[in-house]
Amino acid sequence: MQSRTPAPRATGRPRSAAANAAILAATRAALVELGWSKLTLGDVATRAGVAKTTLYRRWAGKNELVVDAVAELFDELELPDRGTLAADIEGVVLQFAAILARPEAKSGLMAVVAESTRDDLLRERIRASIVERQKRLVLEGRARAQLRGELPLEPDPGEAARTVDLIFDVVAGAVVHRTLVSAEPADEEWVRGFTRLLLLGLTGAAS
Amino acid sequence: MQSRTPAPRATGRPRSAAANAAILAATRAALVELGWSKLTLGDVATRAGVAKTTLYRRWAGKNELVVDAVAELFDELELPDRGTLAADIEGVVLQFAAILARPEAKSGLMAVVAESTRDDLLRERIRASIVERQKRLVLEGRARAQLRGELPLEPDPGEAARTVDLIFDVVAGAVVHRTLVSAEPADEEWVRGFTRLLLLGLTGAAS
Amino acid sequence: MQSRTPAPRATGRPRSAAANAAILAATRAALVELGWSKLTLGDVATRAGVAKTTLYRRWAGKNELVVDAVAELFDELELPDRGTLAADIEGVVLQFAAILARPEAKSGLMAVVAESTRDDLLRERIRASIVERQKRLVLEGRARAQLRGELPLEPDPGEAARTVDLIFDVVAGAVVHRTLVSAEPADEEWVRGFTRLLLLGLTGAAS
Amino acid sequence: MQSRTPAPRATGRPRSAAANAAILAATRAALVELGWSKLTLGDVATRAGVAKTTLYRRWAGKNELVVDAVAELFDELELPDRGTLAADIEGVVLQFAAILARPEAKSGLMAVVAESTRDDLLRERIRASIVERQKRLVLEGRARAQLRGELPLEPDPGEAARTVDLIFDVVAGAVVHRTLVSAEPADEEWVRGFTRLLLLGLTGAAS
DNA sequence: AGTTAACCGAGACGGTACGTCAGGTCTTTCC
DNA sequence: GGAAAGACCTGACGTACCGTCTCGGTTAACT
Repeated sequence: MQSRTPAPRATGRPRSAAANAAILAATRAALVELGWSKLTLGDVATRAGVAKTTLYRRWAGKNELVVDAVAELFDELELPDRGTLAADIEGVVLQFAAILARPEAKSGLMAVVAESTRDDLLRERIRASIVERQKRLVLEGRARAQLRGELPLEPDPGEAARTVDLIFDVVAGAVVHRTLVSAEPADEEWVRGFTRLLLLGLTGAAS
Repeated sequence: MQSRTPAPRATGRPRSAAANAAILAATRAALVELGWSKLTLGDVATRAGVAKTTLYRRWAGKNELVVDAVAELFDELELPDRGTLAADIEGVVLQFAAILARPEAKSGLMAVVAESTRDDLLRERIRASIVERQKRLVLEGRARAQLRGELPLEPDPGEAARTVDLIFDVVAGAVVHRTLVSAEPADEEWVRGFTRLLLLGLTGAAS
Repeated sequence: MQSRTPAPRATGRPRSAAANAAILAATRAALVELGWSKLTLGDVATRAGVAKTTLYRRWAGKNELVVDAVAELFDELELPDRGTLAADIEGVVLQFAAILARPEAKSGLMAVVAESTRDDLLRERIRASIVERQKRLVLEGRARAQLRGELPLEPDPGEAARTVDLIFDVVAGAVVHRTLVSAEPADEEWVRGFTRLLLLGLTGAAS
Repeated sequence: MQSRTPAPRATGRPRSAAANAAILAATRAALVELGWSKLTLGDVATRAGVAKTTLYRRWAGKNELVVDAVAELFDELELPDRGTLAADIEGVVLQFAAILARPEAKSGLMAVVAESTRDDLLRERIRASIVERQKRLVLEGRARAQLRGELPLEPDPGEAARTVDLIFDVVAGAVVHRTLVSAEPADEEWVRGFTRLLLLGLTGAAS
């Protein structure tokens, strides 16, 4: 997950494994307290009980570090079988909203996305470690709904991929916009309304 | 639109009106060339042919300045009558996508949203000068569709307002996410697919 | 005493006479509170109840203003007849020391002298309004001592002038150095010792 | 000689020794070219090939820096045995006058003295590194004169110290006043006249 | 009694320097 | 050879004053 992974050496003192986790945790703690723009690498190093040099040896800069620190947050998303597609969607959207409500996610995620508009490597890093990584949820949910007969099978694989992408953008985008731009909570009522809209859009039949 | 608007005086040298426009234009130019994080107020001042102090006399900081500079971009959104609701939506979404594709919008918008997660005044400023300001498009489109009979009248005003907010979050969120996070172009094909989903979700009937 | 005295006009509003005094008094007050380096012309203008422009219309800058403000302090030096040359010297030296002990003199005098090392006009202004102006004390004291027969008449006028200059430099220099550089008080005991030295140097006979 | 001397550490990169000398030399060069009031720490840093932060790490500000830079100038004063007290005095006074004629001394010395009237630490720094440091010359000269029998032994040590202080104030004060305030050269003729006055004052007998 | 020219206050303006802070790099000693 | 420590260079920060300017408005002397 680090940005700088030189060929493993046989000689010299090995890198402390504990340091990596400490640095990422310290980064999240600093995001909570200070937000992205006031977070400094020197401060993160101090919190992690590590020298600044160690930090630079493992990450190229603030952006890469924050992407890794934030990406871990989304790995806790799960999609247990809640019986119906509507319940599955509502469940995962609420989970996603809960993560986005946490200050370390809020503050960090949008900032690195902003930075990524001018940095191709950073954009790719975000796509790989956040976006593509979480599309599994859409795939899993769709497969399960198809098994239940709630969604038809899509014979064209290209069209299927496009639909996954569209759904992902709609879901993630709506929640992010609601939470961060409109600055209103994505609470149960809102999630119900959104799910109804989405489901209707997907199936053409009222939930 | 400035952040610092003391009670208008009768005395003293009046503020240069030309300076405001020059500064906002310079800000957008700097966003294009440098992006948000490398944009410096000193550089903006130089580009605008203005002293740094003049800039600080009118805006509290980088964030407020960028909000004003970016907000102007969205004022060019229009909603001409394209005959059907589907066409109206496709048209405005494409327009919105076109603006978001411009580097000064990309780079600036997400950054100030990120900052706004830790700054209530900034969040309010964004809401007032961007979000609420552009909800006019949703209102106008809905009214027109109702006249055409494409959408039913909504008797409950609270529910109507909630629907407007939901639609705005879904539309804006999806386009932003597609463009900036997924980093794929919101081209005609994608917009068609998205509009179909949205319209179906709103009406329950295929477009 | 102002630095800018344009040719007097016949028409137009005349300059406020009260303003000059108010400005010089405000300058001294600011010197007491802030010292030379933290004194700002804007602050002096405010204290004097005057616009900054008014101040710049009359003085070229901080240095010229301070010279004028400080010069007035030394005009209160007097040389009453105390009966003997020794008493006259002791008296005036104590008076001089008392003025130099005041913070507005301390802080301002050395600063303008320092500035005058790089500004010929300023040096000339200091000479004219402070140095030459106070040499009257030496001249008066010598004349009185010669009348009393305590000092011989000096037939050579060039030599007489050189002696006046020398005495002035020795007296003023010693008191200034004692007060400001050595930072010890020029109290009665010190003044007695200094006067003994000076008088012996002038006459070759113990006082 | 620096103002900030934290307890020496064992760890971390040590401070560059070369930088100190380069900074003080650059300070003197800037004093010559610009004078005290136009000297900026940024410029000094540039001249010394050093970052501004390095400079601030070692000195508290402009005043402390200039005191150190100027103090070094006076260390070149010497008192070789010239045979008689009169010759010794003339020699050292001429040397002192020569240093004071140099622009870096002129411009800097008076300015820091002026500042010291409002800053106790700065005054103490000046006393320690300039005044007390150079009193050695008076002590040495007196001791030598007493050996030669030109001056009587002073049995009372308190009185002896007072006399040293007085002589120092008279000599330094007179030369400084002649050079900077009266703005006349302290040339050989003036020094002869001054020495005659001083010697006569000390011994009561013509030189 | 009007005219008129210079004054006055207020405060914005283009600048320059300030002293601080963060980003990254380099140099030292220790492990 | 990694790691902690901290000095280093770079460059931007936001502030304070500088001295100038542009306003609206005032004031006294000269018509």
